[in-house]
Amino acid sequence: MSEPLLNSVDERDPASAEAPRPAGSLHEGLLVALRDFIVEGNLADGVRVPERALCERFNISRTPLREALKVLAAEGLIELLPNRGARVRELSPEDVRELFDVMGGLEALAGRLACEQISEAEFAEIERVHHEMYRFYLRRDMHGYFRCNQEIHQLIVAAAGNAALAATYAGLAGRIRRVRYSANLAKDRDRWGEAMREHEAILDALRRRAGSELSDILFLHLRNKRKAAQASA
Amino acid sequence: MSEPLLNSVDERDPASAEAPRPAGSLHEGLLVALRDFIVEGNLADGVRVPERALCERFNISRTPLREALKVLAAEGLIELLPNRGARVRELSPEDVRELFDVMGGLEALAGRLACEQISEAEFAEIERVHHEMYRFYLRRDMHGYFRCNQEIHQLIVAAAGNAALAATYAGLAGRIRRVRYSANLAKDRDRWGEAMREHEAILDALRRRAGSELSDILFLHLRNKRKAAQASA
DNA sequence: CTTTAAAAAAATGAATGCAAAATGTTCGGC
DNA sequence: GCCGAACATTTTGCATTCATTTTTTTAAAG
Repeated sequence: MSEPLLNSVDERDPASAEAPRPAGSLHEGLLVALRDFIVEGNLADGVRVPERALCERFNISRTPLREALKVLAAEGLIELLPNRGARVRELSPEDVRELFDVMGGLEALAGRLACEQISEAEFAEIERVHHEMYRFYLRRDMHGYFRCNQEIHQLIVAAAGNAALAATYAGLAGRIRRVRYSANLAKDRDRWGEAMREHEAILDALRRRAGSELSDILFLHLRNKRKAAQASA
Repeated sequence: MSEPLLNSVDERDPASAEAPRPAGSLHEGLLVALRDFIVEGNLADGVRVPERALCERFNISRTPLREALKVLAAEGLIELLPNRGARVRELSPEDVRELFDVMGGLEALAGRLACEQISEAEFAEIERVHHEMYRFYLRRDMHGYFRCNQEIHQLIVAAAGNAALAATYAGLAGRIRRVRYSANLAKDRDRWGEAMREHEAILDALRRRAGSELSDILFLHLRNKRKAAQASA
């Protein structure tokens, strides 16, 4: 077995390896490619990742690869054991709990800031997606619901107009991306309805520009999401 | 001029360069040393930083240095221009505003979480430092006041019992460390008194384990702190 | 047959080398 | 004297190489 690390990527297709490297410096493109590669689950959890294999996978030498690994380690996506290489960081239930709470705190902040300066157009867009999500809810279309749900939260963060917040949020979102979708609402119809009601409250508070209130609702909404995710895990 | 980059560090004393590199891998120690080096303001803002100079400064080759630079760039402390080296990232007033708000959001979260699970011992410790701070306030000892103030906020974050939160908070704190102390309360006696009252409210809400309320107070407290910092700038 | 110790192989951490890009300098033209 | 182009120097980006540590293989002893 020459490629024990690669699960789903077709090695015979070089496009998938070289396409996500646009221009700029090799390092930057590689960083994005490697991050996606890891987030998409191409590396098994906790398994040691030899640098050589990744070098061959991305057709680069070890120097830029190691630079990228250091950055990803700083981001918390992988961990670097001294003299023992890198491994994808496994998220314990405790880690997930913590990350969800921090995401909740950041969304609470986003809601508060959004109330201060959201434009009518931005609010209208959120409202539109909200109603679209509601239609998915009525049709019990979980996939569509999820997409809208994600988009709403993303729009709220964007409406906060704070690049530092958006960057921090994106960093955490990347770390829990793999477990995030495990909040299987289909298994828990009550929770789904509850989530929908929470979203109604979110929209309502945002409409009234009630910052503190929206902040509370968003945090608790994430907290409930976390509980649902952990219950189904 | 052989060392145009170094402002205040005495080149003849090698201890300051090599002491902060404990054991472990060279990279990790270097990362800490470099971060401190930058945060302490040894590199002028916006000035281009040749790798060679830093290599000589820390007595290492370019490879680990470049790895460290990539990490620091990911942290937002410096920025890497393609083929043009690194420069210390200048924080615009807008950047500072954003970072303060995110810190406020994280402290708000910390307060909320602390209310959920702070121990009596932890609360007692915060209360103790609070009273110590109050004594500094009465004596108009700004230095002592600041130290206690920092410690209280740090204790609240610690009491949240969330490592991910603490790490995120620490990352942001490092980025604004240089401007944080510019909130010169001595110039604004009213603001100082107001801050002290806010701290009373913080302690009170924490005592009552009033999460949402404490969350609000902490965010607004940081917001006011930011305004004071920007007014004095 | 299991366990352990030594040696071989491989992987990591760091230094050096090399090509490309950027910066600085000099020389020529106006 | 000022501006612009060609050249030299410096610096960056990446590959390669070297040394050390770790892992695996191998073999021998119990």
